[in-house]
Amino acid sequence: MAVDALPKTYDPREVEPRWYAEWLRRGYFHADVDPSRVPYVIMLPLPNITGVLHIGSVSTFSPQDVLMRWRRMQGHNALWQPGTDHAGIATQNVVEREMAKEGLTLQDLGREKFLERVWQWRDQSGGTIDQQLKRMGYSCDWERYVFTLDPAYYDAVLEAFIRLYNEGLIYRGKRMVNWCPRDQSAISDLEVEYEEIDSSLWYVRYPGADGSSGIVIATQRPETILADVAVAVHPDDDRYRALVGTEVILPLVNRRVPVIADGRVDPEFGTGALKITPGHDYLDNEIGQDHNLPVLVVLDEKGDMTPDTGKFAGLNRFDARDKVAGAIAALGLVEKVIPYRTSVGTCDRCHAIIEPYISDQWFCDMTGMAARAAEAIRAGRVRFHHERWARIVLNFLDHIRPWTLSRQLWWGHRIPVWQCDACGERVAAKIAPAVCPQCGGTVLTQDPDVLDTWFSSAIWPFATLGWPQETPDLRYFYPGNVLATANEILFLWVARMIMMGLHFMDDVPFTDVYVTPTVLNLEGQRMSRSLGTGLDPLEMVEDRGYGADALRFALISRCSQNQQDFRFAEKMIADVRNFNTKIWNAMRLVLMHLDGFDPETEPTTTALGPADRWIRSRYARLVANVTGALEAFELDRAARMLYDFIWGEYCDWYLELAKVDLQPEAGSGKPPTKERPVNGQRRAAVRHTLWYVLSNTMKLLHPIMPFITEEVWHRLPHRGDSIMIASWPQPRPEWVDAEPESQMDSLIAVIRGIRSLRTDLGIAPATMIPAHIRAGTDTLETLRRAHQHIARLAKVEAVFEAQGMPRPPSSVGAVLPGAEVYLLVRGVVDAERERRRLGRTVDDLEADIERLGRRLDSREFLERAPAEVVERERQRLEDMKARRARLADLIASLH
RNA sequence: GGGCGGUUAGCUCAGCGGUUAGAGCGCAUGCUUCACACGCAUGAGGUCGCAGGUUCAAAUCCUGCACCGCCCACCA
Repeated sequence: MAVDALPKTYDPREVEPRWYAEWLRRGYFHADVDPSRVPYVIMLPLPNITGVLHIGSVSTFSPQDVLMRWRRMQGHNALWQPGTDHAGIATQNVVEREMAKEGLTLQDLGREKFLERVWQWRDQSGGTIDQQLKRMGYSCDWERYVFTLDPAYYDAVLEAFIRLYNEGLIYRGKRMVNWCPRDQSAISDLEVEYEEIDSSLWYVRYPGADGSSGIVIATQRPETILADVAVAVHPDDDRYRALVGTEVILPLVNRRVPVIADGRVDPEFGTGALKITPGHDYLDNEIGQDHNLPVLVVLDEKGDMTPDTGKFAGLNRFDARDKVAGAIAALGLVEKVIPYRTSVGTCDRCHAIIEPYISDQWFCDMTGMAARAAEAIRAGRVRFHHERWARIVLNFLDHIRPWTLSRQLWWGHRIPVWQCDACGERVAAKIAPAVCPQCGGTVLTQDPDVLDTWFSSAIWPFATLGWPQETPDLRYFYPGNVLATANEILFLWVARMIMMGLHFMDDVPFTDVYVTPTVLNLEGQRMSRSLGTGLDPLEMVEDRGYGADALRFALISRCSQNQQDFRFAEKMIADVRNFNTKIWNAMRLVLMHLDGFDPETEPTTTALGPADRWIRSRYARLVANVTGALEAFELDRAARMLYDFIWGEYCDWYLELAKVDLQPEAGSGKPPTKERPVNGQRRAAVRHTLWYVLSNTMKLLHPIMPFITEEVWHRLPHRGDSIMIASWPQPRPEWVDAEPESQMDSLIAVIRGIRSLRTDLGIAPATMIPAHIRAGTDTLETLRRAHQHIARLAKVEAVFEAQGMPRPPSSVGAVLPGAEVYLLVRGVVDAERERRRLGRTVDDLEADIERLGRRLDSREFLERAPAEVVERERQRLEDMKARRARLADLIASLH
């Protein structure tokens, strides 16, 4: 397509899906075992099948794709393992809700029919997130896609369970667990989210059994008074010392319970007297056990009052709270009720308030595995980025508690334990044992529960590679390299993968954990679909037309490791869209000058001008800096450096200067033609530089913005098939050159100085005016050679002169650091106005000279500061004084 | 109660011991300049949360405080 025919704006909606399909078709995402190459492995944090892409996923997945694409270009055998999680509770809830619309319950369908229905649901609606991941450009190896209920994966989960069971680490027990009355299942400690709510604190009097006034307790949960078995006070609490050992009477039930002493009671809280309800509270349960108290239960698995609670039977816990409190108040035993703000545990899936509930569950003892994982982290075998997260994970591991593994659900990996109907013996096995090994009984029943979804996720890094089989994949790709995630699943998932990896594979599953900050909206709220505070990524990418590249870049440029969250808004994506348009138009300009260009021809070094040498030097630094930033997991820095280089250096300056170099005659304003060529070698050098820097900058940018870089790269002359598999730019230390950099600094300063003067004087931007430019010998020579560039960029026709002469007649000037510029104005110079303008510069200068002078007068500074710092400051002071003197001359010449 | 992070221009963020504290957006002014108005040019805008300390030198290091946010913990 002719360059002129290319549109002025870039359309990501056309480009992005086209390239993704092409990459897929060419199999670029697939990784096979290849001992000749070094593997690089990232496990995609597996989305739920119920999931849809949200901004949080984009902000954690995008950095992973950056790392994958970068390492792939560096020649690593890069594997990004994708898949989805069956998401036990979440999925079962979705399908149950759907069934409820048809008036169906779990019991109506039965286990088998229900599971069929979930699979049906998965086939229809599961998987939408996969399409969304593809739309974002993620280079996952889709050929290796794993679902946690795939037969092979299912088998691995059972294998892990059975091994831990046989090692004695998994056990069954009746104890208090976090119970979700809505889901009617146990959940683990980590699945409880604490929320602040407004509640009340009831002060209730328990009369003494001997007719005395008894004791007043404070409680948030009057309904559990029916299950109280004691009142506890602190042993050193003088107020109650006499009551310990006596009995008090529970209101309503009129049961006599003892007053006991226990050090765990806080005398400062409430009345200092704690009612003990071992059936419905963790601390009470502990205290009850230690004092051999009975356990009474008044709430059932649905959170309703049990049948033996008389007139309260069947009430839900919240209604019961009011009714019980009311009934006690009617007896005159409620001393007072005060408003009370408290935190309650809620279910992270359905947000129902959790009940401490006693039931039979399966647990896993994590102490040994946690100690081993902690040791690995302390030894630096797993590094966290930012390292502060290591301490947080270590704190979790150092205080690890048993993991409640069983869930009273149907959707998930069913616990592979069989119990003999005859003798009660339990056997762990993948398939039903024919006979009981204990008594020979032939009727064995499988445990009805399924495993915590996170149990299956914990073995993801090796179960996806064929474990427990010793597959070539497993040998080659394990351990992996990086795990990138939001901080919210560090314990739920990351820590557990480290523990399981060490346990089953005898090695950590990855060496680096990259923790991405949380995305907030501008009000500082967590972005959430349910709260309506979110930003829908697909809407941004497709409907608003910003494209996946823009969203990726916008998020990556803000994922600094310094902070644990950052605020984000649509405008920030639009800004990157503008950057894309800038890149696109830079490409259009370059292409206009690349007719018949052969990228194989190396330019003659001597033909390179200062601008070419400058941009090559800047580019060489960029390669080193971007590569270094990626190595240090400073992706945000890499993004910002690329933005600044492309827009601020390559486009703003190099392209403008190159236009001049590619013109046949200064100021002719026409592109070069065959009839009017520029110097052949110069032209070749400039064209090569234009092409080389743009082409390779696209490579550096490709990991962050894969689509536009591929599109641009393809339109430029090149040899390769795709930028995706092009090699990462080679470092060019020999191009780093301070000389052209300093020359360009002078040139830019002069051009800016002239432009600023022009604006001050209100000279129309297009008007060409005469000017005098003065500088020291070297700088003057540089500027003189750039006279055509200055003419075009500053719109002046300049004469170049040595410094020191008086102000040219009828001119207005400025003294810049290192150069002076004078514009010749028609008519009379407004001396007063000029004095004021120059005076402002002098004032600023005076202040600096004053401050610097004081510093250089200080003996301590001269004696203690490093010599080069002192020397540099001296030089600065001299330069400023010289500049002040020139300004004074200039002002003096005005009259 | 313990821990972590933040507080720099109107907004979002860089800078984390040494020139005059930067960027993008927003704002003002001027430009339909032959890559780009999703643009170009010029400019205004900051006592770097507060109080101490260390240092020749502090936005940057230390201590304390104040807000904002997150995590952990069995205070009824």
